[in-house]
Amino acid sequence: MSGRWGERGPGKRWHREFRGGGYRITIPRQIILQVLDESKKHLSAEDIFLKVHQIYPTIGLTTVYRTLELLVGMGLVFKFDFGDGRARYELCRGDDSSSHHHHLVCTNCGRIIDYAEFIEEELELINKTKQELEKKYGFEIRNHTLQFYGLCKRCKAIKE
Amino acid sequence: MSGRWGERGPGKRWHREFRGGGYRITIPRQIILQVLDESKKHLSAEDIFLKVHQIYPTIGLTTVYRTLELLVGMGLVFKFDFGDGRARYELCRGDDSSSHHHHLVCTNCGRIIDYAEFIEEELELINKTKQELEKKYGFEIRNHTLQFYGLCKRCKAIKE
DNA sequence: ATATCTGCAAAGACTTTGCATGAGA
DNA sequence: TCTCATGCAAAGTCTTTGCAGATAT
Repeated sequence: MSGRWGERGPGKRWHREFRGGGYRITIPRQIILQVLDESKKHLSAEDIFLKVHQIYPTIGLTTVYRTLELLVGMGLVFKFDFGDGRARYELCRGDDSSSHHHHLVCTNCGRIIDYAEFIEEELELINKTKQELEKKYGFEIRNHTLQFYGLCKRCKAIKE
Repeated sequence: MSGRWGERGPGKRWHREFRGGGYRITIPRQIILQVLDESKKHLSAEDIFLKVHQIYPTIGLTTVYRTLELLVGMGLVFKFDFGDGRARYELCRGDDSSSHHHHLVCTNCGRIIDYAEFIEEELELINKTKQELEKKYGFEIRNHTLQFYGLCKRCKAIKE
């Protein structure tokens, strides 16, 4: 892996963010971040737990939850809800439009497609909206989600 | 109340949709729709249950959940998730931009603000995106959500 | 040294399911 | 009449909490 989170470069960047917050850099945390970095997809806590478990079997599910909560709170990880009762997590890879994407959720089978169409235009509108909302409501907006719901190709075909 | 769901007009419109689907028009269902119609806000299942309970005390929470599932499936109700572990429900009031709105969620206290800034522009972009995604992925898109997360005025002040 | 972190087990919160009874068409 | 819907209780899922032992700095 080679992004913001990779092993290479001038030390792991998140180390600084951890230290600044008074958080310790522990093996479970390193492995959880590694798993998030290696997987481009919206993983559930259990998905992450299973992958982490393969690397370091003594790490428990509780630690996964607690670490994710921490990372979400620090703004390093996004938490999504696709309506199936379990949260999904994804590493933030910066604000540039190249990494920006959203989700298309099949309400029938749960399939999720990442998309990034019209991201430039979207970011423009989002930024405008964001500024307006910050001014109007005094909110400090940190992120946003945009999701489309419907039937995927396969489910649509079955229903017809 | 006077909208699409009101008592007035040429009969309750949703009756037709129910009959068409082979669903029965029962007292619990009528009351749940009434409660949704009278409240403009994203209610949790329990919120709805409590209001329904005041009108007709024998209706149970299970029925509320089952009815909401039905209504969401029929596309008459939106289900939202604001990240606090409980789903919220809101009556669909048509696709016109006058009723279209989104949510601003405080990740600290859970406060939710409805907003409708730049809705016209948004719908334009959404429609364009929607068409592109339907063509590209074969999805039949039925709706979308756009949510901003951050700190509300009060929480921002406290944290400073 | 010492405050933070972890794993386990148990608890908690929300939602769904099984089943006999009741009700709409 | 004959399905479909309801209510209760129980079960199911995902997530959080309490606590003693382990760990990072």
